[in-house]
Amino acid sequence: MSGSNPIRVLVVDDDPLACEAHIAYVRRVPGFVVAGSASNAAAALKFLAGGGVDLVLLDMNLPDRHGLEIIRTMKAARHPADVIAVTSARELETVRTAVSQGIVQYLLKPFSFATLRERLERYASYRQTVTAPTAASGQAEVDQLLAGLRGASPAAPAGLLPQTLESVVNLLRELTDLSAAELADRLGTSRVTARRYLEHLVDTGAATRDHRYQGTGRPVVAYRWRSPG
Amino acid sequence: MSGSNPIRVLVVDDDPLACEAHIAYVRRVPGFVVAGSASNAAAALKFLAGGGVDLVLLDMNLPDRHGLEIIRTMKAARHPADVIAVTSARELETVRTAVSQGIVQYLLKPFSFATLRERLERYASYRQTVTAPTAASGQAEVDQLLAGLRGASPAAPAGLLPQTLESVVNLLRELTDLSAAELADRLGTSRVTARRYLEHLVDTGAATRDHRYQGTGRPVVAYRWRSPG
DNA sequence: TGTCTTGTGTTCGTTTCGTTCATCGACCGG
DNA sequence: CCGGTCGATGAACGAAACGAACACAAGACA
Repeated sequence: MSGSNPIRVLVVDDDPLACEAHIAYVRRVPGFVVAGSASNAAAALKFLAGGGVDLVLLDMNLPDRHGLEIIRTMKAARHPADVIAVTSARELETVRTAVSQGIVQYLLKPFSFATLRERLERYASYRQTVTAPTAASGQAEVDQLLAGLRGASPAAPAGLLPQTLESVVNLLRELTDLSAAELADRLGTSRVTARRYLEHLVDTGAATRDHRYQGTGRPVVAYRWRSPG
Repeated sequence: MSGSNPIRVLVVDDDPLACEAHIAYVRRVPGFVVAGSASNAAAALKFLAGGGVDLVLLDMNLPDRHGLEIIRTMKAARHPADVIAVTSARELETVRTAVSQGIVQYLLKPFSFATLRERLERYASYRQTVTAPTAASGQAEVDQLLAGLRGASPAAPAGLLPQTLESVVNLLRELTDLSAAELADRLGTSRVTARRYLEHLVDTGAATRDHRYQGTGRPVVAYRWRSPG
């Protein structure tokens, strides 16, 4: 553990804010150091050519070339660094191509620090096993290795279910201006529960509250996803 | 399901006996057809250039070139076929490189028909989801996709009985949407034990977790065998 | 100002979850 | 034949997540 070298990470993102955020995140995870950053494909490839990178946190949407192209170039050049794809693109086709090119993780933006840390730690564990000069004892060990690299997300809010929270986020993104009662209807839960999740999103700054006047009775509280980014 | 085209497989192995055996195996799995076979790297690449291949069952030890080289050449040429690495090489370094090049599975020789079938079925499920022109609803869906592709074989129990596990798998396949309590009832075990087996299946990517809101009280956790549609 | 109408916010009981720990049997060396 | 270790199990016990119910809030309208 303490004897192994830190994993050197290159952060690539064209949005300066996101780039800084990711750098700060990586710095907070023990065992990882930020080797550098780049805001476009050309700079990223140039930095990679200089060596000293073990892992790339790679945004797919870059101004000059698509992230998938960078991966292809890297692999063709036998560059040994692994790649975690970071993107807001939800097209499954992109996921498929990225997997086919050998990415070790696929992270959807925006993600929390907890999520990134968990993925980095998984990768560190995988890397430590796999770089040892030993042989696998059998199929089971190989399976375990790959499964550990690609496990599910134990994202942990408080008092609510992670999966339901994600459904709420998706609905909020899709339909702007959602009231607690409407969400309850679409979710199959009670209004109380729907409200709990929405308030959580407001608390964490992911959503905003608003009022909708409808001519009669008490106004409805409408929730909105905060800026598509 | 029935409307989708079969997945065309190229079998590559220099040992004629093993090659024939793998061909016979693939033929026995519904939804897959053998597009051709090759006994060396040159023949494999030539066949691939002709198109009509979705998946390559690729032995790593070939007389002319190493399997990893074939994968690199394929990916550099943007060949869309996916690769399942088949090898008797247990060096973890080879595993790591192969994963880095984007293989979808890593199978150690010799393997049983049941093992290959299970991996092929996982790949078919992954492929069906990923080739649909839809977008992922969130990180959880992406994670489940990757976990299902790379998960360990469910037949690798740790702290549980293979026999019981098989019963659980059968029940889960038969009845979609099973809760831990329901399984416990049908199995004659306690809820705790039933839950242990179901969680194991989720860990290995063979099943997925879902929540069922039932009008009152805490929602129940519903488990599903993967590939619902 | 008072009333009506609609929706909000919170309390509290209900149902299920997830975990801990003792138990029971199987296997094993002596 | 006996004591010991190990592996799988389930009873029991907080804690978690939900929704029915209810009191109150906020606007419209007279």
